[in-house]
Amino acid sequence: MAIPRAAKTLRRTRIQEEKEEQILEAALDVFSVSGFRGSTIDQIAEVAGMSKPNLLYYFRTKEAMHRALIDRVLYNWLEPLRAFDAEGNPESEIRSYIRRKLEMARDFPRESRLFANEMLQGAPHVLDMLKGPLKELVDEKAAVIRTWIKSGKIAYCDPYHLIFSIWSTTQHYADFDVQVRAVLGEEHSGDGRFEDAARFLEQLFIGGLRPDRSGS
Amino acid sequence: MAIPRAAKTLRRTRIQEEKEEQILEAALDVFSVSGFRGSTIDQIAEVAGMSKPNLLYYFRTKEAMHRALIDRVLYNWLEPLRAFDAEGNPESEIRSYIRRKLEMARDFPRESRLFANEMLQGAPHVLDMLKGPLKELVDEKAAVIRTWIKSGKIAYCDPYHLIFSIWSTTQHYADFDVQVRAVLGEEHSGDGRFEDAARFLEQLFIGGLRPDRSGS
DNA sequence: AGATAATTTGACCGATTGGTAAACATTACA
DNA sequence: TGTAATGTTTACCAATCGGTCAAATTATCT
Repeated sequence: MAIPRAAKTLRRTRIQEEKEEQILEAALDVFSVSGFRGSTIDQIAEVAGMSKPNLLYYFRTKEAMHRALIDRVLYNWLEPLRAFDAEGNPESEIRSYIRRKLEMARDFPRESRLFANEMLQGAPHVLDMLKGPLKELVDEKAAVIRTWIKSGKIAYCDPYHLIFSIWSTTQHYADFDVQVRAVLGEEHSGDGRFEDAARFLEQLFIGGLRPDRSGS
Repeated sequence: MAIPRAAKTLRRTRIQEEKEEQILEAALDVFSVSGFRGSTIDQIAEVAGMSKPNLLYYFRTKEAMHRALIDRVLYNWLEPLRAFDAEGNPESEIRSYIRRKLEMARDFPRESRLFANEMLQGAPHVLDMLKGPLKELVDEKAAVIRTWIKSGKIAYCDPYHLIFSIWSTTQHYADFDVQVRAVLGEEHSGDGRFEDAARFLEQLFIGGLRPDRSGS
């Protein structure tokens, strides 16, 4: 007789680790494209190469699968912002934050789209995290930016909207990838577009935040 | 006997106009949140306040409803970019383009999310439009921006990524509204945040594109 | 090897899905 | 006002949905 699923977390088998990994990988494929409501367990089972009841042996419900996936993805997703350092000089900090976020958009586009899907639906599964830990982290980094402003290292600006604009411009290359490719055409759709984007965004943000003669 | 639906477009009744309007309004509500796959005809019927077979009297399939909705929304959605004028001076053109796009994010957030959902899913219903009319329009405006660069009115930059960054920063306030509200907190979630965003984005883009001493 | 625990699957369930058929109700127009 | 076209609803369909169950299979450990 199989162990009740509640006890599974006590001792994890090799097979459990592998299969749960395999399932979440497939779930990321599916959820990131169709969102929670639009995805089906059968789709995920097919991508994972296992039967539907087998998925449900490891995750009791579709909700549980989605929650596990979000949990695993979220921590890494905020890593670049956490690395945002008060000690470094503003220009290089902003530059490397843009770089890091662009690298994530390039290397983990499914994670970005999973998150975007969740936002579009009103964040039903992560609203508490947005209002809690995320807000606290952003508040902290906004305070750092404000010290840079007060010491005259960068132009006066709203630090929250600065962070929003770095998020949106970088994630755009993951979430709207299909549009970017269509507009740039086949010839400019290679990985080179990320280097072009990085150059442009660095110029935009460094120039736009230059302390002297900035703003209207 | 009811007229076959193919003939309906020949002469449109008052009731047809009203009901189709009513249905597309409800469809926008539902599709913009859950995407195509995640939305059901029953949901739309409930929002529209009519029975499911009644919806299907006006639109034969869920696909037809979605297509009609996209068609109606797309033209207006590109209006701000179309208004982008080569004659005006760069600073005021960019300024007013940002303004217009932000106003659309504020006044038509569902339209923005409908479009975002479509992009996340790989644009299955609008890919041809992206590669055709949209690309042509963007190519045209990119050429305008390039003349500004060559005449030294704005700094050298990639015009495509400039357009992408205006799209992403402005649409962010519609698509990620729930995140913006959560991070800013209840006190700053009023309509004032759009004015703050406008001020910040104008400063960012005007400063970032200033011709002298720009770039790294 | 044998026993026991862990894993996998086929068959199945009730609910929901997109969509249909036909009866019924309403409107527009002569 | 009559009647034909238009509009609406009830009842229903096959397919798919999330999820269960028991039987069959495989891994683990002594």
